[in-house]
Amino acid sequence: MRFPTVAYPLVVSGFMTEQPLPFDPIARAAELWEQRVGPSTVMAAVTSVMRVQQVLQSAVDTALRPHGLTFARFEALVLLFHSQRGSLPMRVMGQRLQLHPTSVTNIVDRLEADGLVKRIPHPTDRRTTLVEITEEGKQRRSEATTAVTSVDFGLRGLTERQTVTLTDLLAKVRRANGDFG
Amino acid sequence: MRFPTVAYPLVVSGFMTEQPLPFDPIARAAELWEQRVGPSTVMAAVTSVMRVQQVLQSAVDTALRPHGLTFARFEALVLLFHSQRGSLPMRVMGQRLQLHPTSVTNIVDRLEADGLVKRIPHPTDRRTTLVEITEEGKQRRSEATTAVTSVDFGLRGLTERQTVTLTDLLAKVRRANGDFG
DNA sequence: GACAGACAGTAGGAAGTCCAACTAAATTTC
DNA sequence: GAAATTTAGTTGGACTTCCTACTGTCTGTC
Repeated sequence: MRFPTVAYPLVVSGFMTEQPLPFDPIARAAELWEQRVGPSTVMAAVTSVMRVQQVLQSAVDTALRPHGLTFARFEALVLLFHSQRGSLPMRVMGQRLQLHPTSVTNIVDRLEADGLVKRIPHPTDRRTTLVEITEEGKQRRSEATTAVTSVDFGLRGLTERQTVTLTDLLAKVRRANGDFG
Repeated sequence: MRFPTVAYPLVVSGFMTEQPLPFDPIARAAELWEQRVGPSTVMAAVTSVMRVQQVLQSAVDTALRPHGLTFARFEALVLLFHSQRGSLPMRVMGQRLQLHPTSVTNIVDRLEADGLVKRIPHPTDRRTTLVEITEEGKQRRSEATTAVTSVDFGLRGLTERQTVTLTDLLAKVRRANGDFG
C-alpha cells in the first residue's frame, strides 16, 4: 500500500480521524500540566512515544494486512529468517523480540496455522520447541518486507540524521530500563 | 514460569525478563537488515519506538495499578480534570486522546464503574453524552498523578534537554502523519 | 539414584485496541 | 417539510498483550 505524496488519507494513523486537530493535543496537555501540576517535559515525552507508537503500529499493520501479517508476526518471521539455521527456540524468540512467553506462543500459533513456520522438537532438550521458518514463510517474508520498506512515510518528516538521533535517544531509554546492556 | 520479584526490578519493562540481553537486539536486527535487505535506519527507529512504548506503558501502568488505573484511564481522567467545566463529550475525548470511539466507550465504562466519572446527557444535543469527573475522580487523579510523576525513571537515561529533543522529533513525526496541524 | 527447584512452553482469563454494523438524533438537501 | 446524509455512541467480535497457574522436563544436591 503506497501512499501518494499528495493528499491521500489525511491521517494514516489509528482509525483515521475525520480531521486532524488544529493544535497539538500533547503540547496543550503539557501546558496545562505545567500550569497545574508541575514540570511537564517527561510527561510530554512519554505521551509522545505512546502516540507515535500508535501511528507507526497502524501504518505498518495497514501495509502488512494484505499479506496476512501483523508487525509482531512479521518481526518473528524476519528473526527466524535471519537466524543461522532458520529455526530458534521459542524462549530465544521471546528474548530477542522482548515478548512474554505467552505472546510468543500466540504468534507462533498463528504463523503455524498459516503454514509460515512449523514447530519441531529440540533434538536433545525435550522441554524446548524449535520454531522453523518454512519455504512459504520465506516467500511471505520477502513480499512483506517490500511492503514494510515502502512504509517509510511512517517516519517522513524526519531527516536521515534525525531518524538516527531518535533511535539513539530511545536506545538510551531502553538501556536505562534494562532492555539490554 | 515464575519471575523473581526483586525489591527493585532490574527490568521495569514488559514482563520482567530474567536478565537483559548483553547486546541491543534492535541494533543487531538492524545490522542484519542492512546486510540482507537494505538501509535500516527507518526500521530501527520504528522498532525502537515500539519497544520504548512497551517499556513506558508497563512502567506507568505498574505505578498506577495500586490506584486502580491504567495509563489510558489516567489520561482520560486528567483530560476531564483540566477541562473548563470538568466535563467533555465523548467524541471530544476521543479526539484529544486520539482514541477510537469504542475505546472511549470502554474507558468511560470502567471509570464510571469505579465512580470516577459519570455520564450525563448533553443539554441540547441528545445524541451527545457528556462525561463528567466526580469528586472521587478528582481525588483519584490527584493520588495517581503523584504516582505517575514519580515514574520519571521511565525516561531516566535522558537529560532534560534530550527529553525535549525526543518530544520534538516525535512531534515532527506526528505532524507529518496528520496527527495535528 | 531421589528429589527439590529451575526452566520451557501452554491454557485460561483480563484488559485494551480496532473494525463492522447498528440505533438514535441532528443536519443538509431538495 | 420529507428524505437522505452525517454524526454520536454502543454492541459484538477479532486480535494482541500480559498475568496466573499448570504440565512436563532437566539439573544440581544430598
